[in-house]
Amino acid sequence: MDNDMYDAAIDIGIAVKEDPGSSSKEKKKKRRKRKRSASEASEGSTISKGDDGQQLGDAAQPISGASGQKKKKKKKKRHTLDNDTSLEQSSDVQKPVEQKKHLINMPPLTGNLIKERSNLPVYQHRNELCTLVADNDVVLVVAETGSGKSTQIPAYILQSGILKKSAKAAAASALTSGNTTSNHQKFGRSICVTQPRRVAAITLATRVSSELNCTPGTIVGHRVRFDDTTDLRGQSTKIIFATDGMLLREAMVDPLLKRYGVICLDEAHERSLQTDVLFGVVKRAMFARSTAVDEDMIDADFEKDRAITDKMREEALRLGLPTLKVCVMSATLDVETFQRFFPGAATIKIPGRQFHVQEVYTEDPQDDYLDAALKTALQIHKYTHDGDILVFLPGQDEIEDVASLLKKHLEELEHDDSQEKSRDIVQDIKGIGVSFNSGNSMIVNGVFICVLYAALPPDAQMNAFRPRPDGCVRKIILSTNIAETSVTLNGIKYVVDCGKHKTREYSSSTGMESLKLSNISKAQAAQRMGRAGRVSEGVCLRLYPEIAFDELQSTSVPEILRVNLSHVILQLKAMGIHDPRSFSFLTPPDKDSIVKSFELLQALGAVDKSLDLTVKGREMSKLPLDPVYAHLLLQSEKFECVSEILTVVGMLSAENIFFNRAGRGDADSGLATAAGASAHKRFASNEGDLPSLLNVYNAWKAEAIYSPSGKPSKHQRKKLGSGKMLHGDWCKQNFISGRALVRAHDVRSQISELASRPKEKNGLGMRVELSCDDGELIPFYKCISAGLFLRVAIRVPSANQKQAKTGGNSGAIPSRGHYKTRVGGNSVSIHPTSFLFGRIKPPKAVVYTEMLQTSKLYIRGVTQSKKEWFDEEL
DNA sequence: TAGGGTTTT
Repeated sequence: MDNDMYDAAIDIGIAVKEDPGSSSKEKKKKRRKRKRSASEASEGSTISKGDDGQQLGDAAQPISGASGQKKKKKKKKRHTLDNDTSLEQSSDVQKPVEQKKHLINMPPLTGNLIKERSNLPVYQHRNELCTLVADNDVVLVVAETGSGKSTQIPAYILQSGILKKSAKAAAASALTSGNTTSNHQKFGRSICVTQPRRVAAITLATRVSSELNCTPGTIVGHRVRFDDTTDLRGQSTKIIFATDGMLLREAMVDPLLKRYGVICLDEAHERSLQTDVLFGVVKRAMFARSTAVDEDMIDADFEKDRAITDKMREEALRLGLPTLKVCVMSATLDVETFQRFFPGAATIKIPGRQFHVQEVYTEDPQDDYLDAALKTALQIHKYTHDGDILVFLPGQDEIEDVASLLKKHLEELEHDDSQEKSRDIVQDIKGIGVSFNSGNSMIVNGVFICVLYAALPPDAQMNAFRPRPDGCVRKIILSTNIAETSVTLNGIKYVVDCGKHKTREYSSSTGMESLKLSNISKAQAAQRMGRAGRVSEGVCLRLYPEIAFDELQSTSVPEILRVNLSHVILQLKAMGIHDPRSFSFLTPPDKDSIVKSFELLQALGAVDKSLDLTVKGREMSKLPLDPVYAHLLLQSEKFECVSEILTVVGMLSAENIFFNRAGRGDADSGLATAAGASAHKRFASNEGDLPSLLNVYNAWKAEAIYSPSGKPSKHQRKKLGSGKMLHGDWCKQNFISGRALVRAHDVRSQISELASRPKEKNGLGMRVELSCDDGELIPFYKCISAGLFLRVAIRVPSANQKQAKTGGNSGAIPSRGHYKTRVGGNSVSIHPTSFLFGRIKPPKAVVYTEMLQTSKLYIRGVTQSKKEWFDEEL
């Protein structure tokens, strides 16, 4: 996001504020003040910075290329001037001068893999890094992929003794202020490193455990949903790798984050929703635990919640909590945003270790980027001998199209004499031909074509990670942006980047979500390019001209600006943030978006008219569910169908339960598609999708043998003969995603536990065994309708249908399933993946779980309803 | 007649 946009966002934030005492002028003044202290502090910290401390501006170079850099500088000019002025003024501002400590000298590495670890770029900077952490409350670490930041920095901090020192200091100051409780053994002794993805948290914890030569779960552990290895064996874990959602949950119970002395917010540049919220939450904890009250440091945004923050501060003082240090780790240079948010933060830049990747652009814009991608991949294949190719495409459709075209063209290469090189390759491995076809991957004339997207069954996904089969000369992977961050592919030498992606967007004015094809950002382009330089030098072929690259946004739109915030708002309210509109967001969301969220929460009864959290809202906030589903669950007791609703919300939180659910697909997977659709028929409920999901889960429970360990017990094995099947086999036979089902099961168990736990123990005290399953399920339908009363749609007969009724026949197939939503009055259609899609007699009224704009406005998760079931609720 | 990618005490 560029500066203008940022400022615009700030201004929106200001416009929201109602407090007449804090006019926007005053705010601006405060902001200036903050800026001043920021530049002042960063000036100070350069003393302890190494050579590259000054080179922050240059680090964009490998990413954006020469011309991109020029433009960037121009854009930044205004900001730079700002800084210069404030530098001049800085002398008259009194800021508590922190005594400069001497450079920390880190002891030699201990543990395993010492040679590898000392070769990492971050190793050279460990002394100054730890010194910066010791001297500053906030340190921004800008480090590219391959620098070792995520694995090494937490260990350095632990080894440096910074935690011990600040804990002791806090204990001492607590003693001098008459506080006799000494908690320096208890609080602030762990480091938390947050990750946007659970796989990353788990693998990092495992990696660092082995590097430090300790059993996972002792010194180093991970904490992700359903999997917590911290504090095993009674040891207090020192380095905790957690998903940011997990730390956020922890903050709901413990806003001071007492356990931690340092919190590292990793992958900050990704700007995930949870990381962004954590920024504000961590900042609040940091402020409450800071020893010196620097009024300049108090963000104006805290004013409204001052009372609560003051309470937190008292508590921190009473407990003798050490200061909380924050380390923001980011791969891109959007440091200004972070620095504006954390005034006075010190910055350090650590180079990554990547092989050089050559950037190639097209001369002209490509109208048909699919055709361009296809041709480019074929050209690389024709003119080079080795190196795998990764092609970024926006979606599954595009991937499948390109895959089948690629196959066709590679087959034709065999007969094309003009393409000498290709022919040679083809002849060498002719024997393999197209005989191999596993899942959606195939080998065509020695080329292993793999497709990769999230909705793909895990087995089929694995092909992209497997080494090339014998005799294959090359692997071509066609992927969505799943390969951008979520997974790592080895051996990629060529990246083909179409420059597009699909993003989920949320319109606060309509409350509708949509999936849009749009241009990627420069940061994403850099990330894609980086995939080519992991093991050797590579080439990145961008299917757009350089001038188009220059015009791309520098960073992607943060998720917080793109999604429905009702869940986040509920969480913030539960954390005691009175007015989330004045919460300190890294990038404040649109005010309409917050207002819309409040409207929903109010309709659900989670907040009252004065927007205060109700008892029900408090209960809803305890559930790791979307507020609508939390509401659905809470009122299921009334209908005596808690058990069924637990299953449904579990199933709804797992995406892609069904494989090959109806529809298109190319000739190769056509067979599987039909099989999948017919396999799903047995689960189909006449009443719609939610009862069908219930059927799947119940059938699985009745017919499959599942063991979390992967190995069924003796007792379970005995049942194998008597109609029971192993989990994996059952899923395969029924075209159900085993992974998704297990996830649904886990979510169900977790929520069931939470719901059944007594209220005194922070639970909901619900009777979770209440079931209405007598074959009819009427209370269950009533409950769904009442729970989803905001998502009701009424059928509108189409012109064709009207005609059919009056006896006319146009010959056209009558289009069925057109509805109008009761709230908003949108014209919607039933999504093709719904079990109610294409029904001859569609129900007059339905409730739905999701409304999505793609080629049309669709509703999904559709269930039959009746007027009398939802009527009274609105 | 169609699904970018994450994730929650």
